Amino acid sequence: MAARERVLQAAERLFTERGYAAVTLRDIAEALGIRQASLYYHAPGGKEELFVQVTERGLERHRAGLETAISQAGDDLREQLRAAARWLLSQPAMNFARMLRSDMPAIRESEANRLRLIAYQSLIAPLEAAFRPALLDEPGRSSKAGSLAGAFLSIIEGVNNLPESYSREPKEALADFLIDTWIDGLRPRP
Amino acid sequence: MAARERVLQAAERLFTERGYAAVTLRDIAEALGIRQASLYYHAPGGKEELFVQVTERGLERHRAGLETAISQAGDDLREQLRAAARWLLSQPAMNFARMLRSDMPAIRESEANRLRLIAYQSLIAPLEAAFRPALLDEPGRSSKAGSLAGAFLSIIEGVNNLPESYSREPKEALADFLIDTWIDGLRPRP
DNA sequence: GTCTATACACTGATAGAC
DNA sequence: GTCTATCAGTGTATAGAC
Repeated sequence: MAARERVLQAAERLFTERGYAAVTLRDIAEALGIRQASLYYHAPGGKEELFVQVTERGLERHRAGLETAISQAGDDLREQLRAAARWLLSQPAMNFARMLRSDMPAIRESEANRLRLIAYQSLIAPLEAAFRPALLDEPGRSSKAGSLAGAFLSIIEGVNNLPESYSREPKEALADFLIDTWIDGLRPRP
Repeated sequence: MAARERVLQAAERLFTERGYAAVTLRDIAEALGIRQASLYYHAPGGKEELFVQVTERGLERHRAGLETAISQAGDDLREQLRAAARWLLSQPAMNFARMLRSDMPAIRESEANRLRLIAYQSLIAPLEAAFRPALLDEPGRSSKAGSLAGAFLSIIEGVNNLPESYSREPKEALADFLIDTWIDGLRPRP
């Protein structure tokens, strides 16, 4: 089963880097040093099956990683967000927005809907649960927690997308700075 | 010149929706009710020229829109960000991250570098200038203003990417909420 | 598990008529 | 400005040998 694992890893790397449409089966095969037709041994369903499997795996890994990071960070929201950011930055950026807008419409609708649900449960839900206690006094806090979770994800994904050359500082420091300004506020406190 | 304008608009809509790789010249032609070969009258350079032209146009439009919105909003950062958000939400989401990571690598490097520069000047620079005064006391405030600008863009683009069905509230209200929590801070003030 | 060979649709692009 | 016709190249996918 080591061969199958290699295939999935190569496919995941390319799909997350360039997106569904921009990756060909020949690209994946070439990265593995095998022929394109050989991929059908591991994924009889072809390109779409490969993409769905790899995406589902990646999302599940994110769910586990985020839940562990948050639960081990204690009760403080700032520490929870830092831990979540560190997890996200340790992984190749999933480009959630591209996934939803460009990749999903290119595959069968039933599979797209399944993946959309898993994406919510894996990326949004764990963060939403972390934000909710901070909004105790707010009305409609549940939907607001979801919005904050989405915004947090957008920010960290943006940081993760930056080229290595962008800053001499590590990405983690940038993420921490953004988390701090978000929790403490940009406006100087009186 | 009306025909050329129609071509560019159709191409822009499709490219921003699906990305470079997922759009074919036949898709664009079909949207216009003409044949694929006819596109070469308007863009002799083919698909790449079409993409570069519409992307450049779109970025320039964003620069003008953002600069106008921010300068007309007065001196208050909150109002400036709200105005910038309203402008961004009035336009189809450019999916900046996908553009950089998936689309740019697919075209000639010289063109990609040109577009990257224009993207910075059009999207980041105007917001960076708005953030800078709010960081007067910070060390290294210039680079931090750039990071805040990038984070702001990620957030608003995330909001703009949401499906219409996501919330009964308009996207503008969600953006305002996120701007408020960002400026005032999530932690309740003492 | 991986290969070769091949089918077949689609893609970007060019030439030339109207 | 748009068309038809056509091409070479590339894309996914299948069949069957090793």
